[in-house]
Amino acid sequence: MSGQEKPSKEPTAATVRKFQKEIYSHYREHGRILPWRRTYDPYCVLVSEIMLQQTQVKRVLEKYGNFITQFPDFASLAKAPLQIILSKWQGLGYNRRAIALKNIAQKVVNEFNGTLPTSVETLMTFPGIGKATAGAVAAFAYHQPTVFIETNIRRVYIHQFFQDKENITDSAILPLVEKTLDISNPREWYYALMDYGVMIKEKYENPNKRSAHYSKQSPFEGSNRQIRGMILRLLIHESGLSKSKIIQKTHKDEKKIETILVQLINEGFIKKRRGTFSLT
DNA sequence: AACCCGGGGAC
DNA sequence: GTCCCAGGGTT
Repeated sequence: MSGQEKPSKEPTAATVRKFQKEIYSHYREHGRILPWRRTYDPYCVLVSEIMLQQTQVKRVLEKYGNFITQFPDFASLAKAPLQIILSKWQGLGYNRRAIALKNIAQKVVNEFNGTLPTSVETLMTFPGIGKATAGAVAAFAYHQPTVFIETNIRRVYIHQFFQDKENITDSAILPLVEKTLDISNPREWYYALMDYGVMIKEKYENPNKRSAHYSKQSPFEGSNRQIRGMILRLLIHESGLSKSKIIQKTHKDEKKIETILVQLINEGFIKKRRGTFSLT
């Protein structure tokens, strides 16, 4: 049976030390230098983490600096018009994240006196911040020895501790993340771990295919979210477009456009006024 | 658990 | 064409 979800071997203390040593060794040789690793500013760390959700480092690199320059802190982001924020977000995808980020900024300013909370539990009460992002922000900005999993970390542990296993759940991985965590320097440790995960991706068949949570996403071409992207792009560049204008510019089915416009209104992207649509 | 959300680079 | 990226939210 290969539905087993326990590690091949319970790691001994010696195994843990050896594992840590290898991760750090790789990090010293091949660690990535990234702009958001040069700062402890909770705002900058948060922006980077939200941008990095399901988005490759290389693409975030193209947007991060410009975004931080435009909106250097919570206060400036909180009061910025969505149209401006989305225009800076263009190309990153998952545009909801831009709204979430603005809402986070407003909540920090209005309810937390302008300071991002430090605890994982409180961070998770913010829109767009789940376990992974909360754990990462707490570790990177506040040096907290948090325990969390994201795709690079998952890959490392499956590769190292679940050889020949399948259907590996995150709940089976989590205790190993906790046991192997370098509590003296969680920030560097997680940087190193993630960089090691990148190496494994390049060198081996993706171990995450053996994760119980692995799934392929639906095709983008011809999808709803492709049309959403088109509509938002139109409205970023020109506000006050009628439905018929949007249909004409996208060449898409009227029914689909209608459905998506309703979705976008409900999600807080756009509003309808006198028959035309604009960003909120 | 299954599905939705963007866009693009690497292959 | 396929895969998948420092995930989160809703149903």
